[in-house]
Amino acid sequence: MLDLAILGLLREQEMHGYELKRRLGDTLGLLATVSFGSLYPALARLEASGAVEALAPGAQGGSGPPPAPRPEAPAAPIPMTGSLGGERAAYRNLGRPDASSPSGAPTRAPRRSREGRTRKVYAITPVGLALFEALLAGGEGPRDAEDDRSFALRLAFARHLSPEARLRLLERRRMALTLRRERLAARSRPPDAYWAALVQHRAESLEGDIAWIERLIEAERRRAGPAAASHPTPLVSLSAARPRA
Amino acid sequence: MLDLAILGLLREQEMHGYELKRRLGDTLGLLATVSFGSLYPALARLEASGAVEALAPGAQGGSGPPPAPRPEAPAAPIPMTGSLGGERAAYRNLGRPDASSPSGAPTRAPRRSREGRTRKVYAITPVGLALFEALLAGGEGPRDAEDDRSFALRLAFARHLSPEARLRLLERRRMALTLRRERLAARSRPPDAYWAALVQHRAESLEGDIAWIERLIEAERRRAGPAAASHPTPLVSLSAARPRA
DNA sequence: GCATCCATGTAACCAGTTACATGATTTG
DNA sequence: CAAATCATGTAACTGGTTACATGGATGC
Repeated sequence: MLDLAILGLLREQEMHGYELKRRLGDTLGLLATVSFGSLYPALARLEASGAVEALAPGAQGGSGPPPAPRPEAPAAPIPMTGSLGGERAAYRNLGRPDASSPSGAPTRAPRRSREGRTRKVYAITPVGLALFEALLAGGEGPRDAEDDRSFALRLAFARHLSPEARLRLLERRRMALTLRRERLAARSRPPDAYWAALVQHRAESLEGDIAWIERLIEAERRRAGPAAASHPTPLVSLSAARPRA
Repeated sequence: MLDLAILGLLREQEMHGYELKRRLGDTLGLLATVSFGSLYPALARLEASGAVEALAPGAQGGSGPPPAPRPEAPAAPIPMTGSLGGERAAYRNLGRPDASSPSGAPTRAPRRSREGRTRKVYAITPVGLALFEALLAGGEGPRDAEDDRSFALRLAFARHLSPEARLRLLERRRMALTLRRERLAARSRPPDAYWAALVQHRAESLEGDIAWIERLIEAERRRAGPAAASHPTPLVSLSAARPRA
């Protein structure tokens, strides 16, 4: 989950951990409460697995147009000596003087003049890009359809999915929600007014969610092919997502 | 969280773990997915801390009125030898016709005859009742207001709260939600249609949640004291909303 | 030169998960 | 008696949390 979010954000824009956290809570409403204690280890993990790399200071892209993730993983500018700690110390000391232009960034971004602090600016690598795709598409487990946050995160990055995968995601979500509705309906009556209010409100927002999902599915079908939307599509891909009894 | 739910259910009705899980998913919509792997350890923990006790077979209350938790927590019927595995084997062998009879009535043993398996029927103790109250009222941490499940669980058991604590719970929840709304509004515009749809839908259901909470608060105030509900009470007036004011 | 924000990180913990192991009881 | 279901439990792991430690940069 967190990995997916990190990769998704880094995919758009290279940045350092601190800002990553800000964006996580800010642009993404979910994961609003993610803490440094989980973010930094996650980044370290991703870096260790090669999905992400720490950039040399000065090579930063700034807040310009979508940077179109680089086709190649630029080799680390620091020669690999085998001593990781030493390497990190080395590149930490880089980037003293004001390097490149701010390119007219009115954003709240850290000033260019003294931007070279001790921060580590991360960028996604091709490996990370592949991992991102895999994580994004790979939520096929029964749990992923059930988990609201997992779905929301995937939808937020849905533009990176193929139309089929996108539709599959929505369909699977709808199935999970309708199943939840059934279970809600089959429930014995609540013991008091508070409980009842809770159950009823949950039922109502569930209806809202389902209606919303169905609008999305409809829109998606129209987009995919107007012919496909006219009749109840068989959707071969959906058969894979059938409820495992 | 799980402890609170267990105690809340056991408070109404003594039952064994397996059924507890069923109820957790069934009557309580939240915690629907709780697994045995967390339920049984939780029960064991609660039993070890004296919040819950395993009943002697035949002493079961059935589906009658609230069972009025028994005053004493009986000691473990199996002598502690230091060999855990041995103990476990020992009490697993109980319930057989020729089992070595421990002194006094075995409090935990499989039931015989019709519905009797090897189940352990649990009941809440006075200690557990106190723990329940504490857990229910004690969600004062900033995180508890933020967490949806925590709030929902507390509301489900809200009838066991004092009117003041109940109102406080609702107010705190409203504060958390309005704060969430503010953050949502201050967010930069989403990069594509999917993300936008997600954010908008979240905003809408958030509005619904807030409106709902405010209806609950209003109802609660009316219940507490009609005089307090007539004018727009300031936030401070949680105490002013009490019946007498 | 000291407080404060920015920034990274570690350690201990916590609440839950899946997968597995075991056994009792019922039923075909 | 074999299979299914009921029932309890353990072990290893996951994905986060809080609290803490460190240190550079900035502002007053």
